[in-house]
Amino acid sequence: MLTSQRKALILDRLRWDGQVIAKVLADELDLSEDTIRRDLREMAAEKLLKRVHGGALPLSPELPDFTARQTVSSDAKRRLGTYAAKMIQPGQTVFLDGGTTNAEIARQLPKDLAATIVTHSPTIAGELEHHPAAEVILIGGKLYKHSMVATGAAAMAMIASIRADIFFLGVTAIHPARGFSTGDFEEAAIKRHIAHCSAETYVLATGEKLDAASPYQILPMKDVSGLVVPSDIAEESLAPYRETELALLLA
Amino acid sequence: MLTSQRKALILDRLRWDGQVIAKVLADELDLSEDTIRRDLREMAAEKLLKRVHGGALPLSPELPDFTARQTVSSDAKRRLGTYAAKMIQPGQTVFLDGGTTNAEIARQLPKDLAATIVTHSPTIAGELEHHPAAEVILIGGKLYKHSMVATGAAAMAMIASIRADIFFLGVTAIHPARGFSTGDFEEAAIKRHIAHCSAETYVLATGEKLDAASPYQILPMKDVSGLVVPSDIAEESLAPYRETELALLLA
DNA sequence: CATATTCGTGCAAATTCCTGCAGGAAGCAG
DNA sequence: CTGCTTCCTGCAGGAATTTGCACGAATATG
Repeated sequence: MLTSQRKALILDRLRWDGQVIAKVLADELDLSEDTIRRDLREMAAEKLLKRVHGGALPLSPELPDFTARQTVSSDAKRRLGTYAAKMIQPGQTVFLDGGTTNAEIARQLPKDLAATIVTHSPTIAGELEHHPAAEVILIGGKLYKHSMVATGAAAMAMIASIRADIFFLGVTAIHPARGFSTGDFEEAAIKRHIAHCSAETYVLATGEKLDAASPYQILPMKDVSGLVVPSDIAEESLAPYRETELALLLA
Repeated sequence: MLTSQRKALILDRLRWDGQVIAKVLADELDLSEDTIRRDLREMAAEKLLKRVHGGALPLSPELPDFTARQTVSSDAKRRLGTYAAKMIQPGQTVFLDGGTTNAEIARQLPKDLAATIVTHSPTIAGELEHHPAAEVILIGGKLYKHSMVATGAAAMAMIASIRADIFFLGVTAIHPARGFSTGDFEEAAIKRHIAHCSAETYVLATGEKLDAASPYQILPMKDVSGLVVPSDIAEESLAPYRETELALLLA
């Protein structure tokens, strides 16, 4: 194992577990504690972590609960969310994909809107706790931790039994030629499946997602009904999309 | 547990509960009281808290606001959660019912525990986001807002395909003669269904739930394997339960 | 005032840390 | 290929930190 691999692993571990213990890691990687300690010392000097007796901690320890909860959404995302929420008519069935942008839709939803919201994200379902008028259908399955959505055969089957009027698809990248894409194969498959089970598909995207491509295509441009982008986006970056069939909506 | 983590935990606890008791903390973290006392002394020297006989208090007694208060678990609930988390063995499949007490189990689960956690509560699924070793299966269905759990035929069907080793059942009331009960018919039905699909069923209960009854029975006393209650509960209130078959576990 | 906790200090054992050093692998020039 | 340098790693041993325990003092409680 290379030093830099080890250091990357340490950072990863810090991010997920919130701690690294020298002895444990040495044991696990079958290295002497000294080596680990050396790594930790160096990384502390590079301000990548905080060295403490026995191991190391992340620099900005994400305090449990309260700091994590108050996720601040950018102004652009909130505007996208508000716009999308207004697209939803009473009585409609809406499928909300996972992701922070779609969470913003849930948050901006009028409290008295009587619509059916389907989602495979427990996070988004949680946002809808205090929307008494909304009927929420939760899609079950094996939870894919990275993006916190239910996946797998069970999820696919449950999705197949639902036909939504609108699907708000979350993507990581949009490219005029390569369509809508994301970083995980399984995730791409399930998103595609949802789109096929829905009458219309819309994508909300902040500027930095445009003209980028991720490894796995979800859908080509033509399979998406509309793209919602912040209104303050540069006109020239939109030009390639004006030539496609999809509707460009400015929020 | 690293020293600085302990200190962070103490600060956190102070902020949310408004107090820290040396003995309780020592018990909970499985450390000597001396160690805790030392921490408190050092932190008092750093002006991070106010040392008092028996424990410590925050420097500026800012009372926690209401919304915060609700997410705070009482000391008793946290102890119940910790106890239950320790009952779970690596490799087991555990079904976690909804409710704040069961959320505490999820929160207290060791980050590196490789177990399968099944739940029909999006809230609890959310708590497990940063438990990389745990496999989380989310049960889908129509979301019942009052208690935030998936219900209905879809949920029932998905549950039927799973056989858990342990089911931690959440209830609103426990009565020696009338068994375990809750306030909603549909909820009672689904909880009963889960219990029947699990090898063992355990209930975690704080004192105020004992000797109370809600309209809809979930299970009679004899169908539950064990009842976990806080250890500081009055012995006479436990007497009626000692005569039943279920195991009484003191957390 | 009597009793039970809780506190603080000194101390010993265990753990963790750091420094210096040596062996081995990789790269490179001659 | 040889010799040199550089980097990484493990190890020894002395320093520093942490932890639990014992015992007498201080503090709460009734």
